[in-house]
Amino acid sequence: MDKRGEGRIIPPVDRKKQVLEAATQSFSLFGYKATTMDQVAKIANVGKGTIYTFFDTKEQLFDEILLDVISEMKKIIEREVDHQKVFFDNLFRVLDSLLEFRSEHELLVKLSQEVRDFGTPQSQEAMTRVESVILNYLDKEVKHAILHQEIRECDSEIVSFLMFKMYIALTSEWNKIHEPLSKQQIQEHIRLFLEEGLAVQ
Amino acid sequence: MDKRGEGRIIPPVDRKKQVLEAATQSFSLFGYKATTMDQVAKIANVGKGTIYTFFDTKEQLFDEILLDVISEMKKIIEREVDHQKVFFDNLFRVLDSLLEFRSEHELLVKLSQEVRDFGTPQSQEAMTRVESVILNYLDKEVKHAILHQEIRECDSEIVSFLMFKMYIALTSEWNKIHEPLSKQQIQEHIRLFLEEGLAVQ
Amino acid sequence: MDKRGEGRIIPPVDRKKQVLEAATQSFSLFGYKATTMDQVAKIANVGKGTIYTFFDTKEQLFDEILLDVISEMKKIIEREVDHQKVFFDNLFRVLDSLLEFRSEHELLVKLSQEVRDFGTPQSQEAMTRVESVILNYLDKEVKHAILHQEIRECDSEIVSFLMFKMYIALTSEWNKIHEPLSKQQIQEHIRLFLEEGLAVQ
Amino acid sequence: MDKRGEGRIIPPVDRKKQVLEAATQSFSLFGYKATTMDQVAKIANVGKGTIYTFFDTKEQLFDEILLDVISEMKKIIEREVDHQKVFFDNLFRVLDSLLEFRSEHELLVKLSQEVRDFGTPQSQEAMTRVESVILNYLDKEVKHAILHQEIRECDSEIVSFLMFKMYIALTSEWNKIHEPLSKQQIQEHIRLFLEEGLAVQ
DNA sequence: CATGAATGAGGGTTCATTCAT
DNA sequence: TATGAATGAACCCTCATTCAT
Repeated sequence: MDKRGEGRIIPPVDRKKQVLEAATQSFSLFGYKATTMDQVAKIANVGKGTIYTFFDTKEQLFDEILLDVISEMKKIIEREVDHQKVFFDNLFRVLDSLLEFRSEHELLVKLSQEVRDFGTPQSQEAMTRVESVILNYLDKEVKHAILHQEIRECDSEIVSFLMFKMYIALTSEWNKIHEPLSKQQIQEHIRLFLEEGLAVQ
Repeated sequence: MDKRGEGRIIPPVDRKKQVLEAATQSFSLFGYKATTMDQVAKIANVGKGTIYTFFDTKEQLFDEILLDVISEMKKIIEREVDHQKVFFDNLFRVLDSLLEFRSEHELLVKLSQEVRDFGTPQSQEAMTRVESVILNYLDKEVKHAILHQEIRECDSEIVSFLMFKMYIALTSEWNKIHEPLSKQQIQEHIRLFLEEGLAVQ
Repeated sequence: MDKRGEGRIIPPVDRKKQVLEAATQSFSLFGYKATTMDQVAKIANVGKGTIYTFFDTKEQLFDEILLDVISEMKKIIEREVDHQKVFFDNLFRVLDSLLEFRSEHELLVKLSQEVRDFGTPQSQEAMTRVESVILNYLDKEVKHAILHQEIRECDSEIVSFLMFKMYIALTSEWNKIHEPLSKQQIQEHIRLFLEEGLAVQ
Repeated sequence: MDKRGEGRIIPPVDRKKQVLEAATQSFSLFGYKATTMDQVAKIANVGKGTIYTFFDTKEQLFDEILLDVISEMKKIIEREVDHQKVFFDNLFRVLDSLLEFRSEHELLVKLSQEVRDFGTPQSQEAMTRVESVILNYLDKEVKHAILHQEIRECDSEIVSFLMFKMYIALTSEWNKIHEPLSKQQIQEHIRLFLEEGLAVQ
């Protein structure tokens, strides 16, 4: 009867986690607008009001999910990058690890567009912040690679942007009309475009 | 009293065009769902009911805009492609012409994502049709180029998809956080990724 | 070129009549609310604005049609009633003549209910006026018949009302779920209820 | 604090009942189309959205009210009819009980016409169902009475229809222009028309 | 005078958010 | 604290009426 009694048999349910997971799932599946708070509550198996004890608004709920995704990406990147190694080496190793979280990244992509369409300025700003983290890392790495003459002279910001978009296209956008690509296929095509170019040598 | 008389005073307002332009602008700026018919009416400077004299539903209005964009693209492609010339030649010539209509293509991109999230099956089908036109052309050209050994062996469908996404990224998505790129910049980066690759030779 | 010229070949179209006929048809077929001015204009083969040169509002158009119906009824009654003859004789003769205009009376019935539901006070008052004309006549006749001991003592107003409703039921309301009754069937049932009663003698 | 404590202060409001009553009132007073959900909400003293927690659409709200009315009628009929007794005996006993629910029956009548004019096919089907229940009962009874030679030979379906319409006319339609009739008056007139006939014997 | 394109008030419905329990 | 019934602003669409031509 006393949930806080010693030896509590039933571990208290982490309602916030339930909500976050349900929301992630629903946003991922149906998009931002099409996800109703009722739906999230039902999936999370909590009362609708409960959501509002953790998050002030639907938008804030969305933002927190987004931040989670990006912080995971950041951790991966920091773990995998080793400046002793060459650019493409790092790139493909990071890519490899990132692809483990593909499904979550899919969400990020799916929503980034939508948030721009619907979100309040706050939300849009949040989204921009998220992308910046990734783009900033890429930019830094690209600049470093140019400096060490590992890749051609180029506008590092644009190149970073294209690299990011390419990753997004292969891991997420492609799936909307086709079977998902294998990890292998994704890596090969990244290599084809980024490293070698299409033209026969 | 005679409208065709010399010095025609007030040119008659083309309300349908006004509506189409207003809708294009609003869809482009705020997305599909976030664009209300009230808003379109206000921007177009017409009564809300007026819109419904030209278009049965909001969705139909959207579809018509989309179809306009795609038919323009198609015309450009058909005009510019010349199989006597080599792949990259054609590619950059088409690209060059397409870039003239950049702002309209921006709309297309912006909406493609959203439509998938929200649209009715009809709308989604419309969007898929739009993209197919482009992707089909690209696929055909890529296959042709592989056959003539102008580009490396590769999965033409995936490569086409990436080419398309790259175009979209450079002409539209980039603008959300930066100043639009110049025609030159766009072409250079397409060349960098598609033709040469990033790696120093 | 001069429509009023002598020997005008093409008789000028009576637009008002066209409108009245079209409106009668549409009201009759679809009811008051479901009849749009667009529809009336189309059926009448005139511009929508033209209707408003004859009638200030949709309601006024409806009222005029109603008045036409009632004035026809009135004429019939006045022509057929002959106080030299007995009550039931007059009743069936009037009935017989009224049934010639059944289709128009159907309209009246159909609308009477609806007008009460939707109409402005003015419209409702118009409808009441229409019914009063008939009910007043019936009341007068019933009273006369009671006085001459042709029918039983009864509340003439209620009896008149029931007679009217019975006529309406047989000529109009029945048709909504069944094949229309023949003139004969209608007369027989009026006789059954009004003259003889159902009970076996 | 304890709702079940003695002297329960505020009885909990049954919002669904409030809505049903408000809707019944408004439908009854203004008809189906002229009743807006805003109005129902205002009369029921609830938010507009509240209605939609109980009923999916305006039509469903209407249907539920209708079904309630008809199921009440059915119960009465089943309770009062006793085939040991003669036709007119049963008729007047059922009538007597039905008249207790006069105000609800008024609604039914008022709407039956309108629904035919405006309703969706579903609604119309609902209305037909309602009337069928009554007409079927009447038809069966009339047939039975003819067989037992309690009433004259006649088309039982038409006679049933007229009986129904007469009931409607006396309990509902009369009230639109006059003071409601007393139970007594209604019964007397039913007897006059159905049993005895108007003609002096 | 005849026209029909233009209008905008008003309708049913959805859903993020609140708050009494 | 957790709940979900209640809320109402905001959406898309209809149609009687107006008015420039």
